[in-house]
Amino acid sequence: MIRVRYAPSPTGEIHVGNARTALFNYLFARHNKGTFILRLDDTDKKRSTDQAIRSMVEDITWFGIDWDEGYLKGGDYGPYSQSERMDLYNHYTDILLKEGSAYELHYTDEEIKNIKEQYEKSMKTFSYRKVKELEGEARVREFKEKGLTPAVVFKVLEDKEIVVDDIVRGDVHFNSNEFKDFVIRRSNGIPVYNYATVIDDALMNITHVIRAEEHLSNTPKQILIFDALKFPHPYFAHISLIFAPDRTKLSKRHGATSIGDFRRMGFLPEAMFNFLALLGWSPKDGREFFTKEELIELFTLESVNKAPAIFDISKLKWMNHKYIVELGKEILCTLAMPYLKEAYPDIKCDEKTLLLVDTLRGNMNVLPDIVKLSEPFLTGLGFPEGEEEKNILFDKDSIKVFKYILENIENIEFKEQKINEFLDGLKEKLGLSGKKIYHPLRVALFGSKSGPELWKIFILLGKEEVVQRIKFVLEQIKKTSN
RNA sequence: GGCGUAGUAGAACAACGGUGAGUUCGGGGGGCUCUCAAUCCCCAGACCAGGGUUCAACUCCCUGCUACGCUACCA
Repeated sequence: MIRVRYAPSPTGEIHVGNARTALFNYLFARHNKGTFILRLDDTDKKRSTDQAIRSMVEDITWFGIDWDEGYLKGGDYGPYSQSERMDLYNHYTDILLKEGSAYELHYTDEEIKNIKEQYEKSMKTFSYRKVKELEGEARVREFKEKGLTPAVVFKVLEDKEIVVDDIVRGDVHFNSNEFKDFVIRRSNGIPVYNYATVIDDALMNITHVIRAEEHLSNTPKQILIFDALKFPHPYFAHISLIFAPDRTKLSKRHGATSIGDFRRMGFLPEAMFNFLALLGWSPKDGREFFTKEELIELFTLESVNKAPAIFDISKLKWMNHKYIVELGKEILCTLAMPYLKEAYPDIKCDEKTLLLVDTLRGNMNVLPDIVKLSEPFLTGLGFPEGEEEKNILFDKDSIKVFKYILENIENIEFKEQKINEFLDGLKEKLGLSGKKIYHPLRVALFGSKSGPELWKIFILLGKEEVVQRIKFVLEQIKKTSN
């Protein structure tokens, strides 16, 4: 039975990199009919807030990931928050201490800092081992008398070959001489991440650890702990990092980085899900659009790419656009509502709004685009400001078109086909190219020469409004010409 | 500094010890007797560098370069 986990530390919003890690874990679990566990790495109590936990759960749920076991769900391997597992960590720390795989260090945080500095100044390499050797019994006694707790340091075996058998990277070799002893429990009694995570993964029977590449270098240390405690170690899969277009780690200064950011910007979860799945992974056949079910079906860790993936927001927008176009109009309208309400508090998803949304969707990349696009329909239209638009309106031929329409509009039935037939007929009747007809009309009715198809604009506006806008434009032209 | 990982067009991916190095986004141009969009067609653009191994290397090996990560009583 395959068991994987996503273990965020709830110190802020979910970064897209973490979301992608969660996604790969999720896809892997579902593909293999395994169990997906949500665990909270909240040992850092100061930075982990209830608010952050809530928003994390909200975001990950919005994103489309659900879990079988863990936080809020429970299960046989709880508790699922590290902050509630201190007894467990202490238990195993005691074992390590007893077996001599770890030792206590009787120095305060301050003292260690000073010693490190001294080593640095004299160009010597610092190690806990050396400090320990100089510790002396007096110091231990004094430490105890003062009621201070020692830090616990893990003793790294010498000259040990460690191979991380990584599913995406193959065998990665390390030698234990490359690293020095390291702290596993701080003097404040709280275990260090690298240690707690090993205990948790072992106790929760995690079979595959799928996580970001930045953890690869720490993996040999973790393996040493697994071995010292005689835990079997899981398979590892280190997936590449997500970079910004400047090839550095995607961070706040690049703008939107968290799932919450993208949600607020009006991206659809399905698009996000699809897009992130394709960051560092691709199916054999090179397809780009997948439902969640298809991704579950196709996903394998073996086809995960080793190179860092670059987050290209323009591709995300393109993909989001595709998803918006495919959405049912009722759903699209509901999703767009919050943005529309900001500009028009009284708006509802009634027939008119549905038509509006349905008409404009083809020009939307993200949900809030609807606000700008619908302006000509909801707040009316003044005379265009732009030079290009003005030039189009002032064209002699344009005036001919406007006049002809005003004379004949009574006879047009406001249906797609009828309107198009009528507009098409104009070319012959007036001897004008399509451009000469469509451009001025769109400017007069919509304010710009590009936008939705004209027949849609006609229907959306209704006969009366079409007449009024054309009349208005004609008046303005007359005024300016005189 | 040590260790690790990666390096195919601007971006995401693909294939292959012998190719015309393929697909998608983006860029440029054109068709679709209106724009944007969609769609179709065309164009530009890539195997990080240097050595080896081999009849043959983008592909295997080594070195270098570059980027990133780890090297914390951060996670």
